[in-house]
Amino acid sequence: MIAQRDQLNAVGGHADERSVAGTDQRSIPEATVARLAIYLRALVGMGKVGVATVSSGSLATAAGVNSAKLRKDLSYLGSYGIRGVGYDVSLLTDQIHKTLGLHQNRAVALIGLGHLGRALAGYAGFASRGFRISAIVDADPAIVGTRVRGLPVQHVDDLDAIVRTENIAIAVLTVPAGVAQEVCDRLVVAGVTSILNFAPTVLAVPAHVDVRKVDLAAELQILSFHDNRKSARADCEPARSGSSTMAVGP
Amino acid sequence: MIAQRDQLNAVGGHADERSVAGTDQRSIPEATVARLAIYLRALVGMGKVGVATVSSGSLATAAGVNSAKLRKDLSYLGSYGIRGVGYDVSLLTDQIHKTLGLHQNRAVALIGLGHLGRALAGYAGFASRGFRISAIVDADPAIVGTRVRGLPVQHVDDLDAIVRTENIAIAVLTVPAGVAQEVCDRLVVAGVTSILNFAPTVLAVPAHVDVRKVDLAAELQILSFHDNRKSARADCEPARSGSSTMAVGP
DNA sequence: TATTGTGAATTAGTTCACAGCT
DNA sequence: AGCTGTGAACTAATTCACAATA
Repeated sequence: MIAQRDQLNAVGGHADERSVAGTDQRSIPEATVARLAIYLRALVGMGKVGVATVSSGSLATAAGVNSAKLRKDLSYLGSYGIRGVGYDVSLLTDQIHKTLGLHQNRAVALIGLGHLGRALAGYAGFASRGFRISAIVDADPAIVGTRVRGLPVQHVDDLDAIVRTENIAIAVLTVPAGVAQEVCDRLVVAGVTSILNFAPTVLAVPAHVDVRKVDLAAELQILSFHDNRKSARADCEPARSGSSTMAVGP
Repeated sequence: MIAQRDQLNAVGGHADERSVAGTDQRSIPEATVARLAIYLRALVGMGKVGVATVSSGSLATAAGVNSAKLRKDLSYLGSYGIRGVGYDVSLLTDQIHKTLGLHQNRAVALIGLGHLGRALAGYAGFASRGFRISAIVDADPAIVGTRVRGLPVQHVDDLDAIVRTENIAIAVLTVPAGVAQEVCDRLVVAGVTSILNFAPTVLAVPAHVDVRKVDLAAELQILSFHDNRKSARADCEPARSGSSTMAVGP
């Protein structure tokens, strides 16, 4: 039974939460946080289409999880559903938005303007999802000074000043693996505490810095493992007939 | 204590493993599979630099995990270490390589030649990591027929034939969200059972198809959540001094 | 002696199943 | 009647800590 796998992120640190005044955020499990982003996308889509209310069942289907998990996840935010009815799409959207801290419209710096960097620079989803590219940085003198999407490409040597003046919250790293650690160190010194790393390297960072990694090769290898297992399995079984059922939750 | 988080994937199905003749692969936990790819990268790097033997401690540091986890992970592959000494780099590399099914040099199809698709087409890591781009597909008549990296861009309408003749094992989807499900359906009909989805949509697939998703916006939103929590925390605490310790494992 | 391999203990995450509302 | 919210049960993953051993 090899179904669509949900890709959640196991926990790292974050054990020591405290209820903090203002936005109430006591210990939302890491796995739940990762799914909130998915729920948010589904909700925004529904809102655009004019759906006003949604049940845990249909939102769960849209998000590719089962409804018990969805309800448990939402329960960490508080009690925003109406029994017998469902969830108000716009209210729930706002709550998740707030919980993820997206009201802040965080400034993002894009470091490294290779093919991937350019692709990300052109990604329309930044603005619509609560982020704003505020700086683009590279080391190549040939492109420093040119403009990409209205922003001047700045030199990596000026990183410190850029981070401070633009108040960069998140850095997206698309530099070659060989220089990733060095650039990361500069970012950390400049005060960046959240990094999304596309370089195929493990970054060493101080404990207060958060790194997430996107790793194409690793994803393919994980698929390869399961593919391999599937074909090994197929060798011992009668040929599969065409009876395939759509399954999102188990 | 907000440290570098490891990004492992929680399990979906795959509960019903069976020991299969040949490559021995009984029930490796999902979280472990995801890390094997990281260990492999670290090992390959060490091999290139001429390291012959490595202890669980140093490999763990290189991979950004703690050594107990690393040893437990490797123990699922079998017993390839030497007590008091460590692991033979080349032997362990081969074992992980085999476990991940990378000896097969799987054929990958790239579907969608936007900015991201082009960036991925140019990614050198495919070949060196056990994959080979065998087909590039798009729907835009203006680019169908042109060549990218030596490969002709083919039309999405021919997907069925392409998948069969090239024996495509894995499809990498970088098409617009609006058409992702439709293209996915065609892939499934053509017989693809592993999909790496970069489109910001949840794909519905039959149970035997494996989908992994890479989601830029979600990653940023998760970082945003923690960033938000950090700043809320900082409001109630004395300013942090400069004493930052590098922490990879706890 | 140094390091692996692993049962046992712990912690996190998921699912069940039903009480409690609307 | 229908759907949420959630304790309780279960399953997966991590960490501990130490016996085994080259």
